[in-house]
Amino acid sequence: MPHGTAPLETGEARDAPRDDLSSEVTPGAGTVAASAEELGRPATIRDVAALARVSHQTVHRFLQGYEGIRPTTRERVVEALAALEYRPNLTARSLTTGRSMRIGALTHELDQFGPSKIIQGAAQAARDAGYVLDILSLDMGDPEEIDQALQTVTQHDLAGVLALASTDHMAQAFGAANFRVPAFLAGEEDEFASHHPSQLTTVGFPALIDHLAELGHQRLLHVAGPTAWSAARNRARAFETAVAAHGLVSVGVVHGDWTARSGYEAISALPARLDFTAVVVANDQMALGALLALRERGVRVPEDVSITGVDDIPDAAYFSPPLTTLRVDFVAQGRRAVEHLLARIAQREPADDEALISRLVVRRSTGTVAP
Amino acid sequence: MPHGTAPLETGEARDAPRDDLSSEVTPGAGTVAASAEELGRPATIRDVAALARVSHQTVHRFLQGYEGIRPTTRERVVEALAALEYRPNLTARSLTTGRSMRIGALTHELDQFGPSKIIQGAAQAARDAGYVLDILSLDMGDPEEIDQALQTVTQHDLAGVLALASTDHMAQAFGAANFRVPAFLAGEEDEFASHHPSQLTTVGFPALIDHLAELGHQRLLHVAGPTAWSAARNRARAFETAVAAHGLVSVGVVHGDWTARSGYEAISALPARLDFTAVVVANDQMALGALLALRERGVRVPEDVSITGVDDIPDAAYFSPPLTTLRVDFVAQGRRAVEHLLARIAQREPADDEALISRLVVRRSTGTVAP
DNA sequence: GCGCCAAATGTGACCGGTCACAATGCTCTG
DNA sequence: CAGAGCATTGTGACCGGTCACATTTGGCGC
Repeated sequence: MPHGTAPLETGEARDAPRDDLSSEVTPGAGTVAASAEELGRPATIRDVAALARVSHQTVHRFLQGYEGIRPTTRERVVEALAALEYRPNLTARSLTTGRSMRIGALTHELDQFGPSKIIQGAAQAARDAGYVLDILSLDMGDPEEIDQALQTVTQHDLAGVLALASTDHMAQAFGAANFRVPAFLAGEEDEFASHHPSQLTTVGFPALIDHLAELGHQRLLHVAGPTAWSAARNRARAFETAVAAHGLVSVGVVHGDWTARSGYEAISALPARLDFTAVVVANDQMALGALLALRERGVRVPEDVSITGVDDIPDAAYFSPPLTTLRVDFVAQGRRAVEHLLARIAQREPADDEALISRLVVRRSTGTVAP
Repeated sequence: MPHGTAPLETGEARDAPRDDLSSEVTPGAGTVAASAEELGRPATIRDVAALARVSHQTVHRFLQGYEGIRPTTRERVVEALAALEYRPNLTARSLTTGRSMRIGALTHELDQFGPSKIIQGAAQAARDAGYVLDILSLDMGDPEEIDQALQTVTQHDLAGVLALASTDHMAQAFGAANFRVPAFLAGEEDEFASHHPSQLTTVGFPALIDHLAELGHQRLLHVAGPTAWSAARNRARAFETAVAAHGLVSVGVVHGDWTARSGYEAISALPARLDFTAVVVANDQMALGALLALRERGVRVPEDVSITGVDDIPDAAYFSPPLTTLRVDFVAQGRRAVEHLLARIAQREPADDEALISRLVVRRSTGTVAP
């Protein structure tokens, strides 16, 4: 208790000298705590008010950044706040305002690279804005669980709700729910429905197909993600479009479920005679499986067949061979989702989206077509 | 408004017939809402009480599962709850009890497989217990950010705090913080300090080294994780111990940072002449990098050198060649952490830990030593 | 020195559960 | 049938901010 208490004690002596005697009769009672330890519990604005000899409302005003407080008063409040180590109680604040500093995040497949990166970006952006992310990890497929999770959400009065990683299941459950608070569906949206093609579609895939065309490839296979994911549909469409634009040939589209296993199986299931020279896989993990399947078939990459991924997961640079792929900025996606949600919460227009760059990363899994 | 309102209206007529006239004079005032729509806002326990013609306390008791409520009373409450679609307001509850149904989770490196899986398990266990996980993703290394995050945590009065993924930085920040609520440090603890060896140490590594010994390997290299991670230290120690127990030789320990890149660089940096026949890598991603580095040196796996990982990430089965590794159940780790924390919150002993199985998964990256 | 007005500050209720305590009602004994 | 005694239900305050409104204070012109 250094300088902080000094002005108080002199102040007390000045303002209320008549009470000094009676306060000596009942030493503790009526005494205001002058330090956090003395209080033994978190300080409230009333504790602070008592110490600063102002009303709780004045303390409140100070905390709200209200300017019209006399400098002398302000000083006492500042000192009291510091002396009592005041921390606002967000729960109490939420109760009256009906809003909290928490954002609910519905997610699933958290172990997937994309979703976990999106969460990372979202958590970061939320924290920067003073919010916390409440994670609700769902097992899509169990409708009861979804229902239960949505109930939980409504009880926790959140500032807003975010759905990360967008499958149709999620979109559907999300659309059906009435959150009573702002909500935002993140991840790659369905470009077909929204007419908002991403850079991945407008820049990434064209660059990728361009790259393959320059290497002499003409017949391409696409290994797509599960159709329930809008991201998978976007990528498949982007592939088809880019191929058509270059006058190349798509020999077909086979579907996986994003896992390396499914990529492996997709390639293994192909007939013995391959009628393509390059495989465009919708994500890096499936590409990994495809690499192994090709190797086991005795197909050399890139000498016989070139292969490409999407995402550019950190491991992709160390596949055998290192994978040519399209980089996707998932962290930015998560961040952007939170920004949109915050804008909706504040009822303002969202800041202009930073363009989600999608860059072609050329490595050794692509090469010229054997003559 | 089907059968739900009927008993009420007859009841009103019976109990308070004298009020009927006056209530016709002021139609709306004093009328109790009989349905959620009529209310226009979330129903409170007092709304329910009014509709059920009981005190708010009786409703409260019912919600708490109190048995001593007369069946007739109980029935009215049940109906009122349903008619008004009552949802408890957890914020208000938190304010009085000082506890919430939310668990703070401090984490970092969310993009790593282990941490993200642990989060997944924790989120799942939390939800099953009716809790929500508040994620605070930290960038260790920025002490100010850690400090700020801890402040955030204390303002959000949480039921407990969990630290997931344990580096020394995290453990230190965690230990220094005064959360005023139960806290639990999850992930692999420092076995050296705690004397609680995990199955990974007692079963996993011995089995792994056993496997290599049977294949004829005698000289082993260890690629460890960053020393700031207790998991890395545990694994390195487990390696040394198991090697010594088998009378094999450890030719050295090199350190990476869990990434494939670091595994690649660790192997690339070795002198031209390799004096080992097997590499035990502390996680699968570094093993991936090591695989590529060996291939580029012209070393065949497993013919010339065997290689093993730890974690058994889904991709490991599709490396070239598929990786022999130790499976680690991260989801269970996260779940267990939450269970321990919940036990601490409830001030009871934690349920017996389900043993975290650690199983050797033999694939094609290990083979007999060339004669 | 007075009065007026805006600036500065204070008062009390409220958000929606929860708690401690009070007040009924009912059953059963003598 | 009184009254003890438990079972059932009700009352009012409280948690810690926030809000609407009331009150006091200071500065200024006359």
